[in-house]
Amino acid sequence: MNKTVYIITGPTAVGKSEVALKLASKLDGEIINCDSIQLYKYLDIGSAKPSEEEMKIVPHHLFDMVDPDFNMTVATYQKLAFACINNILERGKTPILVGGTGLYINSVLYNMDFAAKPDTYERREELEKMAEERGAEYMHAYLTAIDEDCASRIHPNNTRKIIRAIEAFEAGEGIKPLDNCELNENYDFKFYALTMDREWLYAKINNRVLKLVKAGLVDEVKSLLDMGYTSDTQALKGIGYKEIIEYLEGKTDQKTAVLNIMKNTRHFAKRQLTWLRRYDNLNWIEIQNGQTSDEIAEYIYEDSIKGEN
RNA sequence: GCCCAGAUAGCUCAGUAGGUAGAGCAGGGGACUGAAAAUCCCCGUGUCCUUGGUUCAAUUCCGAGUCUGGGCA
Repeated sequence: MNKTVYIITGPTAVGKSEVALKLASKLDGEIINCDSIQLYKYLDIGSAKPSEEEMKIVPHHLFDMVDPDFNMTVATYQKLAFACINNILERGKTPILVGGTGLYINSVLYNMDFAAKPDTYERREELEKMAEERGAEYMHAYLTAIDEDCASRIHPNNTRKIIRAIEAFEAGEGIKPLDNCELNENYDFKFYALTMDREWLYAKINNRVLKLVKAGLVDEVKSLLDMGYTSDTQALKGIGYKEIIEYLEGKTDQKTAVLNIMKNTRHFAKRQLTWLRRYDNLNWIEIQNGQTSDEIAEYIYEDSIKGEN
């Protein structure tokens, strides 16, 4: 059986979805979402989800999977993604994983083991309370006492990660370094990342934020709040949502909220690029000014089949 | 036209009792095994507006000029 799996990634707003759609048409492929926010229902505009029309062109999977208050994890994503990939391959089609959530991509590309039992949120709350009362240094010292090796890899200020490490230690094995993972050899990956000149990318980001606002982002957030979701809801901590909530709560004006979305999106794109630089098996595609998504898809198609008969 | 206050990093500003300067933001780089659109770390040379003067030494003090605010006419 053919085991080819395409992965199309890159920073937010670079144009992944469009290219993937074109590529899917050429390959008789099906698109699998690899974006942590697009997994959620009702978060359509702010997450820049493909439109209903686009989803009709080729099959789209793992969009609108869970309610906004669902506690999504990489482990859950990994399970969903493997099931989806296998199903597509069994039907003789080509899976195309599309998205910018680096850790999620990693969970498919590499053998990440999530077999250990998940921690409980009660314990997490306890640890968070402990961190608040005793401070970051104490938490790091505590982790050092129980799992020195792991503690040495986490910055003392990164309380969130320290708490996770304590949870993981208590659940069994503790957390292992990412770079220990072996490539997942169940599939033949064609791994591509789109990128472009930083200035253009940032201009594109700013532009897209404006478009999202015009498309009704504020109303989307309002309706989510009307449904009973709050700023504590995990999905609503995503970029574009948290800033609009601040505005709706009167903490900022709309203009500031929009500028904050732009800024946070730029920061995010930068972090995505940093993450992706870790992969030496990644094919970077530097998009040139004026290049169309068709051309890029064509390039990926040609590049990926060359050397094969 | 007159009076007052500014002019220092991409932006907003601090500072130097005269010995060529530093914060926040923006920007750049990095880390990452169950929240990842999360969380965390590191990175600051710039005609200190121009030009005279005083001085061993001026971004700093004094004078003049230019520009920008505010006030008075």
